[in-house]
Amino acid sequence: MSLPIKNHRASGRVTLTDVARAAGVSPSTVSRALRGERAVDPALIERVVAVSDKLGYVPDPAARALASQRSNHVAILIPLLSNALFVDLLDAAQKTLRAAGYQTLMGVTHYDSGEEEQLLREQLLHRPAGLLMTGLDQNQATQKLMARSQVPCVHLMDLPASADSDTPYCVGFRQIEAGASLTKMLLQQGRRRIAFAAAQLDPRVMQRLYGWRSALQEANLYDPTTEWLNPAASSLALGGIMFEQIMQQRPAVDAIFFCNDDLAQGALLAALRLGIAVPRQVAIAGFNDLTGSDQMLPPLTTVRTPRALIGESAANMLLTLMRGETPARPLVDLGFEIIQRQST
Amino acid sequence: MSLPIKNHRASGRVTLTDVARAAGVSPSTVSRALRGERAVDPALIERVVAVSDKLGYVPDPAARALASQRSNHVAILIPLLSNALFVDLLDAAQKTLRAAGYQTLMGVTHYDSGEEEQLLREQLLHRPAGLLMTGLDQNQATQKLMARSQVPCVHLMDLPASADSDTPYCVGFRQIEAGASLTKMLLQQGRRRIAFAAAQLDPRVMQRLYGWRSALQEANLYDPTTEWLNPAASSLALGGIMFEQIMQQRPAVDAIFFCNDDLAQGALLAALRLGIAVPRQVAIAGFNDLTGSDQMLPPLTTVRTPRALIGESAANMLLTLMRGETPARPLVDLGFEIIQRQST
DNA sequence: ATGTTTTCGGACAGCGCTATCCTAGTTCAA
DNA sequence: TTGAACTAGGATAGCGCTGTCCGAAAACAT
Repeated sequence: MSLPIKNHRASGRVTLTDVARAAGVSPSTVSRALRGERAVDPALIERVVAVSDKLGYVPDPAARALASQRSNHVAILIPLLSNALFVDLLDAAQKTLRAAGYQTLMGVTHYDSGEEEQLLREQLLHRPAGLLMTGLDQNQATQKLMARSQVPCVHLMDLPASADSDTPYCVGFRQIEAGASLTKMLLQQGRRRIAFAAAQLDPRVMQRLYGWRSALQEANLYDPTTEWLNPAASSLALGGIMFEQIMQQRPAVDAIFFCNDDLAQGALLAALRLGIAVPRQVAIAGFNDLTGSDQMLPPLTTVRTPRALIGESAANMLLTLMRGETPARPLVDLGFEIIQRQST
Repeated sequence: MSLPIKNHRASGRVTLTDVARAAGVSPSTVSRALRGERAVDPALIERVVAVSDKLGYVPDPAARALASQRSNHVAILIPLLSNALFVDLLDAAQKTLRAAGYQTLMGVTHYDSGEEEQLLREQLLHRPAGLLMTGLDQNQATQKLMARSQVPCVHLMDLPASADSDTPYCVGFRQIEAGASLTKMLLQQGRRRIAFAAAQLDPRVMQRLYGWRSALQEANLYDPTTEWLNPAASSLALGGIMFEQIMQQRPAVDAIFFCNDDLAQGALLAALRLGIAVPRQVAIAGFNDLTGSDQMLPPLTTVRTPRALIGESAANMLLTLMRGETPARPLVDLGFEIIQRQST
């Protein structure tokens, strides 16, 4: 019954052509006026914008992606959603990118380089305008994919040891320095037998370990038997268990540096349960300054890491790259801050 | 110098046409064979699949979206990324949807219905294949957008009070029952002056409040002055502050029901600091069974909510809807479980 | 006054698919 | 046997944009 009327498209969408017709110009002109591409007569721009606003025109991302070979997606790959650290990163990046008109496509790698590769492959199909990757430890295939795709990329959290000619873009801080720095502070406070306890041994955790090692070696106090490395996922419960183990097997330890606050929080609670005095008998320090650390009993000494700032800065650097510009510096070190509380 | 050779596209992408040519069939046939649309000779399907695998053909999502008016995106709107509850929901949904070949597009509403509307508007531009919304409290404009878009949608966490003819699809549990249930348990344990403390007063928190109220009213023990409602964001620190306030202003209170575990955890830590005996002087209960609650001192009594399961089930229901099928029931009640620990 | 460059708008051909229509071949009932 | 009803493949026309090419007019140089 209903004859298909030419102007009445099935989608009901207002198209660029509709705007062009209504404004009395060609589609090309509308496209250029709206995107600010090439020079267009200011009067025309004004007219086109007015008409497009009146009609409620919104460009179709799929059509745009198909024609230009570039979407308004930005892919972000993070290891886990169960670690607040990465969620903070994601949240900040997402907020910044959205404000600039980009859609965030999240991928969770579960610390599996194969899954990371697969995820990247899938995301690349959407021809993302940019890429945000956690860390610098991508496998060969993933690196090749990134290189071939030509999609601008910024790495989060880690900084390479040395900056050579083709350093990737990175926003983060020096984990190794943070590890060393916290250890030195413990040494300064008179602690001599400082254990290191870690779970979820990702590259960043290992860097902190190296920092701890070097600080102790420098002080001639390094004891390899006080490294407690557990590949399991980090959690409060595990922190408690590790704490109990350490106190049992190395009662002489006078400080423990936990690689993450959740472990340290678990340790503090275990200490409370076991009646072990913190910091009198043993000092406890964590890493990342997660929520709750300041509420602990005693409040937890930790390293505050600028993760929201990292997410935001990385997003901004990516925006710069996506505009085709070159960031001032490829490496941005956002530093860290030792938060001294009563657990040490 | 380099003449554009016909077969050598700029994008370097293997297209459906390439596969068609190599398999000696028309593009239509390849499209149908690969998607299982309509009847295609099994022998042909096999040949097409073989060729497409050999060439490494992967369909272009943008082209697909443009031609079919449907993308492989699923939009999910959650209030916050800073509450582990929603992150768990997101994680589970995302995992399930990805396994089925869908990309998850996340949006964070910050409990702002205007922002929710704006986000939905943006997501709808991508012609998502499905929609996952937290709660049932969308504003008028948002509801209209959803209805007009015709995109299948499943709501998370909440269930409507009554199921009428056009009930939306929902996966969750009855918050009001959970609130009442926990309160009744406290009553059974002999508590008589049970306060309710809440922050971030979203619709679900209010439901728990109503549950608490009705249980106390039923027992003739309802005292409106023991409702402590704080619109600020939920956090451990706030829980501690609220606990201190309550104990100061209503020392006779013998139990506190916190609307969320982070508040309750903060309260437990504050009790430890203040030397208030839990549960002897006052019982403390939380909600959601977040990480750490079992590690507290004493371990926290709480209501375990099946959030990962909700995310997964909702995603599966959405997959059903996106296949054009009708789910067995529009409302899925996944229940809750009271976890009794030593804080009560 | 003439040639040369620049500016800015339009025409047009895709991007890589899907959906619709069409047709030749086949099956089946009467 | 004949025509109707179905089957399975191909041809074709977009989906809604962008990028490239083109040319008229304007600006500039000589």
